[in-house]
Amino acid sequence: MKQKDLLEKNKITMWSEEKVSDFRATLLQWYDENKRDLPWRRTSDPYCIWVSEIMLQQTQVDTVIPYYERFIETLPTIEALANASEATLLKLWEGLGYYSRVRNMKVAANQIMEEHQGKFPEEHKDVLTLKGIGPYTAGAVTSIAFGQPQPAVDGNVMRVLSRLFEIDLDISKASTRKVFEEMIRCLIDPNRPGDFNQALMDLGATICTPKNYSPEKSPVKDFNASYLNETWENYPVKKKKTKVTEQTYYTVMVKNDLGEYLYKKRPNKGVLAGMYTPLMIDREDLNEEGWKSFSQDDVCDSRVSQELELIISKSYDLKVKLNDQPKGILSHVFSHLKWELIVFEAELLEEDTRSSQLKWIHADRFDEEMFPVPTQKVNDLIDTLTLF
DNA sequence: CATTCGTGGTT
DNA sequence: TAACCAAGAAT
Repeated sequence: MKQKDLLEKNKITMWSEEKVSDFRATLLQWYDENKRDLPWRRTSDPYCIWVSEIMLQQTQVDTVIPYYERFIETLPTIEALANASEATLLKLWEGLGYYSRVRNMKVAANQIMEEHQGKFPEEHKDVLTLKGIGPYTAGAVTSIAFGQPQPAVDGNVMRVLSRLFEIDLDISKASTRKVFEEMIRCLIDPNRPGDFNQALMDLGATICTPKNYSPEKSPVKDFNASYLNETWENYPVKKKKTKVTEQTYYTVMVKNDLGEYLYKKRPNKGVLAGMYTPLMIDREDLNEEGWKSFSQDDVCDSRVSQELELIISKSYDLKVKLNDQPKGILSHVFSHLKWELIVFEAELLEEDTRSSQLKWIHADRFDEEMFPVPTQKVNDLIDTLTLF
């Protein structure tokens, strides 16, 4: 009823029962013969399925595998996760990105300990209340681990269905997901819901791809309206993203006479929340007239390093001596912004009252610390140049 | 609903 | 190279 309304409203005609049944059989047979052998497909433990689904959010399978193996080995149970320190969790997640994912998992693990006696909840509505679990992940875990006929609509599924049914809705809009969920409720195989959802995702990841798509190679090409009508190049409909904003920072690696480097903890909200970077001074914060319009060739101007020393003195109560020349310029691209880091090395002359946000770390201990990739890049730059 | 959250890979 | 993409959720 509500189901039909949503599909009707968007002028989507669902297949006949017979065709749906035929589709399920064709798709699942292809899946049985071609599915990838992935670590999280060798278990039915909802905890493991959960971990894998969180890691796989906006992240490629090949990237996830080693992280998944190490995470499950280190923290084999929900209880272990609930009792783990944030430092342990962040080190396990280092390099994966979207670090709120692992912080949210710890919150959710505590929810499960307190509200479900440490056992992963089976009710879909209960799963949805867990921190970090949204419509996709709730559907994925309940269908894969518990065999419930719940839709798990991700980017793959939307792309596949867009092409199969010639859907003109913009898949970048949040409201569109609900339409695809109603379609999946009609299509999903009630006997093998987890496999059905994963089959659609595998199809999207390996054959029904965003680029280099050859619809004639699809096991379900006979069901594909956009293939049969030769309109497949039009799908999916997806609005283009606005381009990233660029920010330039003077990045200062301060070294003390013990050979330690200085790092500053970032605010607990925003980009790289609560993580450590070298001192970073926004280029826009340098006052001198005209400097903002300097080209990158001019960053070596000695007036720059002098003003940086002044800013560091005022902001952190540190007296430092900068090199006149930067060690190098690094670039790091995030999903919605881009950092240009002009990296200077500095020597500590005097440290008065130390801010609690500052931390000295020796290069010999870098592998024990959790650093976001931009910090790793700076470390590598300094490390490399120190060898000579 | 639009934006904000990393990072690595491809084209 | 710049743009796009990858098993999304929180705000």
